[in-house]
Amino acid sequence: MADVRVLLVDDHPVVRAGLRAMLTEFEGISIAAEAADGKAALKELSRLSVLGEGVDVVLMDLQMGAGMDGVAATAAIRKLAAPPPVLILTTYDTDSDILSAVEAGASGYMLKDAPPEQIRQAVFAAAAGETVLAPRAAALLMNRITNPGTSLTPREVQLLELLATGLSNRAIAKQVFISEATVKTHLVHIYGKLGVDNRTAAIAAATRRRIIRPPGQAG
Amino acid sequence: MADVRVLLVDDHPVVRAGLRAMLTEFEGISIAAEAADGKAALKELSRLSVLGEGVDVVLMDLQMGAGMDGVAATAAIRKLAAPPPVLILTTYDTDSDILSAVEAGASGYMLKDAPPEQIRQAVFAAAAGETVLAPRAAALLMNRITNPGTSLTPREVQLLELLATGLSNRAIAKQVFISEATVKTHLVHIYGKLGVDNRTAAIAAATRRRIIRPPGQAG
DNA sequence: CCCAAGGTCAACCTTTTGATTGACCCTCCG
DNA sequence: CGGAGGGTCAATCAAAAGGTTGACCTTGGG
Repeated sequence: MADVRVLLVDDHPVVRAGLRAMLTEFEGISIAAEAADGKAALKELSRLSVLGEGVDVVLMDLQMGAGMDGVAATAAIRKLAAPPPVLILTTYDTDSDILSAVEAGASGYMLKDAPPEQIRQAVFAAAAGETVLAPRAAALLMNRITNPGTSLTPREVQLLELLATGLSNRAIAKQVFISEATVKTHLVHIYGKLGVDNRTAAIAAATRRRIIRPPGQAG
Repeated sequence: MADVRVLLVDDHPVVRAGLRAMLTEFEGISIAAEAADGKAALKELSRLSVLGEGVDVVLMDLQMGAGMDGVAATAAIRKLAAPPPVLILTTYDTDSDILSAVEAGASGYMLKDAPPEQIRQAVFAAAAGETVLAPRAAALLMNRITNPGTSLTPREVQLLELLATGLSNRAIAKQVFISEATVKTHLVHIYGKLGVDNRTAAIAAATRRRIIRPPGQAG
């Protein structure tokens, strides 16, 4: 049987080199190409496709400094004609990382600090069309199904974003044309759902779970 | 001339593999040993020293999940009899990271997403006793000298970091063993220097200016 | 059709923050 | 030696945020 052909997508040259070295040592895996961000990954896929050289698995990092990030790239790849499975290989295992990856159509979620043998198995599993999840990812998805009521509404996320810019309750109220009382009501709900009791903790929690972008970030 | 002997310190197997692969491809560089955290790095240094095998450069990550972190390890290495230069190679370039690394005695600060050629040059420069800084690190230190009045003190940055985790004034006070009154004093100074008038705005401003890392980011 | 859920608002009270002033102690440096 | 800057603390007042209760309106799905 031919090698499993992998496309590496990671913005860190160092990490790409590490994965390349690690994977090529395994029997049955070869690196088809590498890309530093989502746009480059799509370009590589189409380039390889016209050459008739398929890609069996895309190994994708989620956090990428510049260019299209991992979630957007995964979604874009899933819209291709014959999309290869996308296996997320990233550093963090926060709720929102996992959820947005799964929602974008990833067929697996692994952590970079997993033992090489586990990464090898995950690549083969993904290539075979199976779903492979890190323990925390699996647990999170189970939990989502058993008790779904804890997610923030769009309105709450909107206020959270304004909160993170440093606005006072009054300023937020003016911004979205509601009363300060309503802002407080929303905030109380938000604190409850996030399990915190003040605005800075809410920002920290929401940022960690990637519900919102870090304060002062473009977007 | 003999190879530059490098000690890799990073908690990530993938990253270590990447650096090993990348550096050994270069003429004149060889890997003396690897370590997954600060304690292991010190052990490796003493082990190599009794074998009479010197280390010319320590390549050190700052963020390491468990064990002694990069700053503490750097400080510990600088206290050795004949300390090798420590070149920081990390993911983040916030003021706080850069300053604490430099204060700990690092002789260089590079980012992991730097091109391989730059990393190679940095290793040789550090081995030759030179100081090598990423652009943002250099700019920060220059700025320190040209206008010192407007910059935050280390203490203020420390409180800012705790602030960003969502702690109350009282909780911050307990954390650093000072009174709540002193925390307030510091915060007033911080607000003045950042040009804001509340804690959430301070977090947003400090994050935007990269004085601190985004809330909830691994450190 | 009705109810659940989301969004809106008010009144009230407690706690936390923010602002000001003034003070004491260090250390570094001219 | 003497000041400047940094760190520490207290007291006080004003402002903002946090928590609770209850209410009204709209909309979508059982």
